[in-house]
Amino acid sequence: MAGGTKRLPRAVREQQMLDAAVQIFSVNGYHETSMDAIAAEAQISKPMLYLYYGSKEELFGACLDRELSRFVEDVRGKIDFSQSPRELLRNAVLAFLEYIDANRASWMVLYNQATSSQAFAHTVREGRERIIELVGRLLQAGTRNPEPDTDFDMMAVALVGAGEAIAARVSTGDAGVNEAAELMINLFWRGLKGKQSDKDAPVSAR
Amino acid sequence: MAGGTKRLPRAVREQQMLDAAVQIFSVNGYHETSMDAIAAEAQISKPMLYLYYGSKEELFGACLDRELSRFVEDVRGKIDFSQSPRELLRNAVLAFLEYIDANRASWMVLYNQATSSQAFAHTVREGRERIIELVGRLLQAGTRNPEPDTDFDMMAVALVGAGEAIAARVSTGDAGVNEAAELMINLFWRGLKGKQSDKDAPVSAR
Amino acid sequence: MAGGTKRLPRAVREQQMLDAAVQIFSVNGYHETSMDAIAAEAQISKPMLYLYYGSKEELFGACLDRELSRFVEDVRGKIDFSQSPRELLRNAVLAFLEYIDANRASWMVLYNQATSSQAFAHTVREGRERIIELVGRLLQAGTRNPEPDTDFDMMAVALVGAGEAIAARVSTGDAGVNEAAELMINLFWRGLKGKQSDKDAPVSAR
Amino acid sequence: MAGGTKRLPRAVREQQMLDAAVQIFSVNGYHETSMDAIAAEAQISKPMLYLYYGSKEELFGACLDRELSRFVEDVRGKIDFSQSPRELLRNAVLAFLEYIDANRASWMVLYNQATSSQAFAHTVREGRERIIELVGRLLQAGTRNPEPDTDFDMMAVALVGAGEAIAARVSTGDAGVNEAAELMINLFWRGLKGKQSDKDAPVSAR
DNA sequence: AATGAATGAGATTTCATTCAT
DNA sequence: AATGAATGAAATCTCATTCAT
Repeated sequence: MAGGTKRLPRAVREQQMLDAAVQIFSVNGYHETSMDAIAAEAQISKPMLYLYYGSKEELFGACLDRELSRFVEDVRGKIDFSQSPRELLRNAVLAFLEYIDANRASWMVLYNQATSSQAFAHTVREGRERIIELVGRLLQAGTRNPEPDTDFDMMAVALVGAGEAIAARVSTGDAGVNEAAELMINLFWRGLKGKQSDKDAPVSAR
Repeated sequence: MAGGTKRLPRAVREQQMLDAAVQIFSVNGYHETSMDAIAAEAQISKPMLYLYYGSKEELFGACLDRELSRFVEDVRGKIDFSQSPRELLRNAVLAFLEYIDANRASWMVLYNQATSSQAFAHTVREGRERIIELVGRLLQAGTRNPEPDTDFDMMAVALVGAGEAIAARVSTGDAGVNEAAELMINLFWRGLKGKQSDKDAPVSAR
Repeated sequence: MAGGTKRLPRAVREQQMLDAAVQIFSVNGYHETSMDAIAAEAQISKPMLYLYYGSKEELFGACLDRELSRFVEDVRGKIDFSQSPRELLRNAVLAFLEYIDANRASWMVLYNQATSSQAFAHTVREGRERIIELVGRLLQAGTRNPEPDTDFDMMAVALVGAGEAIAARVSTGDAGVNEAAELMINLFWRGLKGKQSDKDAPVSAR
Repeated sequence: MAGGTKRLPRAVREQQMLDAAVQIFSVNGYHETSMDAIAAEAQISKPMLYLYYGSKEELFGACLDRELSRFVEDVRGKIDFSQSPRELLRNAVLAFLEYIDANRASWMVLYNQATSSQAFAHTVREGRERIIELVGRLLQAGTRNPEPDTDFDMMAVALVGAGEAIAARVSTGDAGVNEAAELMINLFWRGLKGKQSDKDAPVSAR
């Protein structure tokens, strides 16, 4: 009524809706959010939501997709893949945490929701697996003289877990980006070192 | 039919109900679980659930409490607090992962549910904070010559995050307890080492 | 509110609900009837309908079943199967039309609804087929000197169609039971007679 | 995409729309058909449907009218009203069944839909009454020595009912046009014969 | 101690229909 | 002449929760 009952091109409305949906989902969680609430936030009628996104689940999926894309694009954009593993990791970690820091509300919360929403846990799990693989390869590439039985995959699991935990801290403002990054990077390389052949100094001298 | 209206002492009924609730919550998640389903699983009537636990939320809370208590008791019982930090950590990690491994279904899933259920995220967060503090103290106690600016708390956050991730792997059977424990322990001490003053050997000489 | 908010045993409530449902479905048709309307008519809340019958479709099915059973039982009860085909048919036709006459509102309308309700057309069609078979056998049993190529099945189709049409007339009060019965019976046997007595030629010479 | 915004003369558009509507209504039934579906099938926009036909109900009415007109015209066109009643009936029945046979999908289904759609039952009933009257007159004209109390109207009801039932069989392909016609014609005249030739007594004496 | 019976409140979803261009 | 954008209104169904016995 009071709001703008304007005709908007499809693309614009889509974003408007997603903005509203991300906002409300983030605050209330998937289950506690009603389509009514999203429609109200977007200042449109419920049927529009269904016309554009089909169902609540699909709408949530679209939110996830958009936010994930933004995240990935942002981080990718800041990484130079021709760097050495060390530089690469540093850049990636920084880009990652900076994004989290700059988008506190939306990303982490949505991510947490998805993690435990039965219908999306699968999606999230797959995404995480891919990151774990990536981290695993990075580890392998960046480790000299690895112990013969080093389980890079498991190591990657642990590091990604640590990263998520730290990111959560950053997202709540309980940790600064730079300190967090430093710690992650240290953990990454140190956790990995061959057991005694500490060649860190020269390497990190680099 | 025949097995219906038995009078049971309160304590027994309570456990019966919690067993059923944990079972169903674990399988279906908090939101997807109906009180009907729990009552059916427990082979009692819904009013009993409400009589004993007041509401769905409280029932879930009770599940969480019981499972958490069991978990903590089990782990505590296996730790000798008079050991050196190194031994302590090793024992704690092993006890932790063994518990996860032995109680795959219930604990992790319940934990995940709680993490994202708005009403319980808080509870979980608090529990985690306490563990983080604990781990932080352990780190401090076990680290000699720490760098002056070492952020033990943040380090603990990372390690607990890593621990959760690995535990998740164990809980799905994708990782063995012993390998996982080894990795966690290594990560723990190595990630921590003062930057050059590697005094591990003597310490671990135990 | 004003009505009786009493606790009733399951069986009683079931009938109460079916009564209401049959009433409303008959008046408004399947699609034009809302569960709200039925609940209001039955003076109960909507969830009760769903608790007892699961869905609107199933509720309609239950109506159909109950009315059909009553109908079949009533008609069967009035037929003596040891009679000659002629007597049998007479009794059956009378019983059939009398039932229709005595239960005008409910049965016919429900039947019509079902006929065209996509989800129930199938059921009705099957029921009709069984009646057609029955009628076909009756025809065969009651016909002497049938023409060799007599298609009893098709004849039965026609007769059942005629019967339904006449029944519809009876159900609206536009036809008396006895006259209608007489006509159906005549149609039945005469329509069937062997060709011998054919006085057709002169007529069509006209 | 490309095939979109053509300007078509009113008459063409109207037929295009009716074609689509008949098609969809026939397949899905009145209630299960959405205006969206019809618009899509007709490859036009919904507002056009409303511009031309005002409402879903009116659109369905228009479908019914057109199909009915075609049906009546076709059948009328094949009948020579100067024939004897016998010939007339034969021609009419054949024309009728042939039309049904040639237009299986559309006509019968639409007709059935209308029969039970509350809003159109009335229309159908009226149409049927007119046919019944016609058939009644035909009977009267074709019957010599009628019994004094012959209820031609009721007889016509029965015969039309039988006709509809047989037509339904033809429309599903479960009966051939010629056999069906033969049967209907026989039923028509034989079912009607004056009582005189009654060989019933001995039979029922059994 | 225990339960069958009952419901208020709200969720998702669909549809016929119209406005503004 | 034609349509993309938009919605009011309602329908089906579910669930946590409580009464009366």
